[in-house]
Amino acid sequence: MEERVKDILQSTNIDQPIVVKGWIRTKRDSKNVVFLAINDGSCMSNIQVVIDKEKGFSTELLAKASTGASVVVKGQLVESLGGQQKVEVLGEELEIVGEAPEDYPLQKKRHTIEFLREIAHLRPRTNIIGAVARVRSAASFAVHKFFQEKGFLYVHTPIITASDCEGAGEMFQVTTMDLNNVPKTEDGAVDFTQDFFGKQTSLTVSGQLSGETYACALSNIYTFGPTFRAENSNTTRHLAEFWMIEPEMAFCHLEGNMDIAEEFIKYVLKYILDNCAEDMAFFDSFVQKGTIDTMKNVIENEFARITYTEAMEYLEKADRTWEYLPKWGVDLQSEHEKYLTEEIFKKPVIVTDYPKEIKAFYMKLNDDGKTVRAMDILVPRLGEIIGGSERESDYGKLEQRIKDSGMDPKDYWWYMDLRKYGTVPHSGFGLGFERLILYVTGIANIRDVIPYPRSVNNANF
RNA sequence: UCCCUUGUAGCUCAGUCGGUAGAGCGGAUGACUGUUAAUCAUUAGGUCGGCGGUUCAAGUCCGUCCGAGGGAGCCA
Repeated sequence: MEERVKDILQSTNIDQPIVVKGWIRTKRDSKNVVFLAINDGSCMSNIQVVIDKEKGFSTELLAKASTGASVVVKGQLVESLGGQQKVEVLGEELEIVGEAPEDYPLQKKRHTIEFLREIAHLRPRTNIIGAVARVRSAASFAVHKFFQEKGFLYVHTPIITASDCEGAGEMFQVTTMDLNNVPKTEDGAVDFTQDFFGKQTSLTVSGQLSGETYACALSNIYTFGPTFRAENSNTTRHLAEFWMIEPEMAFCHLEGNMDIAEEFIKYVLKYILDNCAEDMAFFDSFVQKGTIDTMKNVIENEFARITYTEAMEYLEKADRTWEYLPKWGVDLQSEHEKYLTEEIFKKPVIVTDYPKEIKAFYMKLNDDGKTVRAMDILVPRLGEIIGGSERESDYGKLEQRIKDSGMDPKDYWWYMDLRKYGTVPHSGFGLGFERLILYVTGIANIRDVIPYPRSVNNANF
């Protein structure tokens, strides 16, 4: 019988034959026995393999069984004589599948997260990155489970886009042109008609606009895919390539949007607590003390909901000196978000109805003519984790907002058609998947919650 | 992009007033009651991030470039 370590550790098939396949985490050598801790990634715990030196294992073979080596062990599952595990494997056959020479970079001892980032191809073999991978996978599943259970359709919006002004940030250009010999028009501009698509194209910064078209036909949809921003930002919460979840709901106003967003976050957090208990316990004790309780509090309590104007009142009343003085009409700064989430409310805060000048053109204008139906969800430590809004569903108002933003309504003809034919109030939001993982795990840098981070000046591995 | 910090052995770091380089861990070798990041002993391992300057002498002081970390801005 051959099983994953996770199942073996739970097994009650004592004295039955068993096969373990995995990588050696540590070897403890004694006069008569050798202990191998084997991990296969199925869980954080290792299975202990006991090798009795009397049973004819050669010295050469045991010497090769070093930290990092891959092995197949055939033996018997037995109750452990040691105190720290219930079961262990009494080894009868040991096969070293792949040796790990002495320059194997991962020690038994703890490494800094920065060093692990330099060996991103080996870091999934560590406790912390293995745990991140499992949590990430579980969270992805929970995302789909939540929306599928609610009848949302998963829509694959394009990665390559010709919408040259989605308004969400700097874009990566996609081209097959020879950059050493770029075709030019008569007036010296780049001739994109000779490019692959016959026009200028980029990697998507958001699937929202395409998502809206499907929501305005299928009612409730969501996207979950890679997103690209070419911003020159160097922080612990930004990536050039990240994964974003963007639901879009027809016949849905801002209130319904907030309800779904809050329910969604709680659902995913609960799923992780319920299904990744061992990994979460690790994060709780070694990465950020108290993160499990923090998550439980998020799940059990309602998010605070305030308008931007109310937020400004809190900030203006605050007895403290600001680096950036809060002022109506100016966006919330990091220090403001931290104050609201960490000091005033001590939990996630949904801020709504921002001044139209600091928000995107597609957001629904309020009757006051000054604010839009936007909602950002801010969380302690990280700041914005969700950005969303009710969309402008009035053709004329949308046209005006596009013009006011200095853009040409003609470029958005298909987007405006949604308002021309059978328009409907609709809302949606975007959630940065890696930020959610940061939030749950308590890990400090976003580059450690994605397998191979892409950021300014870094596309290694 | 801006501000601050930082770069010394494979890893984590110490190195005083400028005077010829150190520890712990890891590795190797050996020992050892069934160990739990095992323990004990021995041992190898360095262009002190790169380049330039000051000085009799630079890991140490100055300039510059590169990398890393944190904060800010931009956002998810």
